[in-house]
Amino acid sequence: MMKIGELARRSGLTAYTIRYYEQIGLLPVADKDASGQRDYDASILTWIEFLGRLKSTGMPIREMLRYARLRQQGEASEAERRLLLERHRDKVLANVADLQANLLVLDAKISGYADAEQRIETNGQQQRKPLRARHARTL
Amino acid sequence: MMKIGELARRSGLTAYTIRYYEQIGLLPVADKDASGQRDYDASILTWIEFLGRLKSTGMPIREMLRYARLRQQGEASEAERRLLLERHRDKVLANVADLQANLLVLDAKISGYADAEQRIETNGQQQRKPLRARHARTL
DNA sequence: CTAGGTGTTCGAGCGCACTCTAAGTCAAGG
DNA sequence: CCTTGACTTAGAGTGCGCTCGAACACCTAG
Repeated sequence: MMKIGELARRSGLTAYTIRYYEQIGLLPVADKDASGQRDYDASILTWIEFLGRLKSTGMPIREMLRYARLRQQGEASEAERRLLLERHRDKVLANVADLQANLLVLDAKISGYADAEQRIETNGQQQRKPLRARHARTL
Repeated sequence: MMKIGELARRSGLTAYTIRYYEQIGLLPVADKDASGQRDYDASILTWIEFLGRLKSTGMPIREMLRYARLRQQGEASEAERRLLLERHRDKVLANVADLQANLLVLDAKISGYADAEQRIETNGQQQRKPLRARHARTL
């Protein structure tokens, strides 16, 4: 129904990447048409999109692979899949918290530069020593 | 005052990484003692910590390098450094938003698995068709 | 019927950020 | 004096996730 080029366009992956994902087992081995070309059903897009979410939340390919293999084993693996996703979610939550903490520091530093500009704009002659000193220490 | 081993312990980087960072210009060329060994002042820790924040918020080394070089050029580069940090902060903010959106989807999926377990626990015989169907589609 | 476009396989190559090996120097303790 | 351990350099190797090249097959439009 859909060859690799169209799937590439629709999924945002390159054809190279799609073949690579099939090769390592992230995507199921595709059906081939009479002349040996991969032929995809639109439903694969849902799976690719989900893989994209795992990837963009920082899951390494090895772990996506674990998930993909569990999925192929059918319903019996649901509990394990759930566990895998829960653990991943917790890592992502921790990561977000970390990013937010670092953002605070970043903003503080940016404010420091903003203050420095203020001093230059409002004052061509004497520099206010205490602020300068604070800035130098922050650097 | 502090040799590379101690700096490694205190900064969390390995000695390998410290030399590598010096080599590429992320860390200033260290002073050497009489026998040619690197000798660090504790103040380097502040800089390394800041580099760590940039790194853990996803800044590539190339860009940290730009920042490091600007810093070495002194006060004149403050406006540009500020701009660099502001742009980076905006990327991090966007990234956090993205992660949070993906977390919502992840949680929804986890809930789906939890529902499936519920159905199994509370019901050995008949499976509620509509829920199953929804789950299958979600997969 | 032929040119262009899209597909195929296999294996090599790349960019990033380290990480380690080898061979050697040096200072301090037993 | 000699060993131990931390250091030095240059350069090779690693792991991840693609990305591409070469050589060839196939379908479609002009």
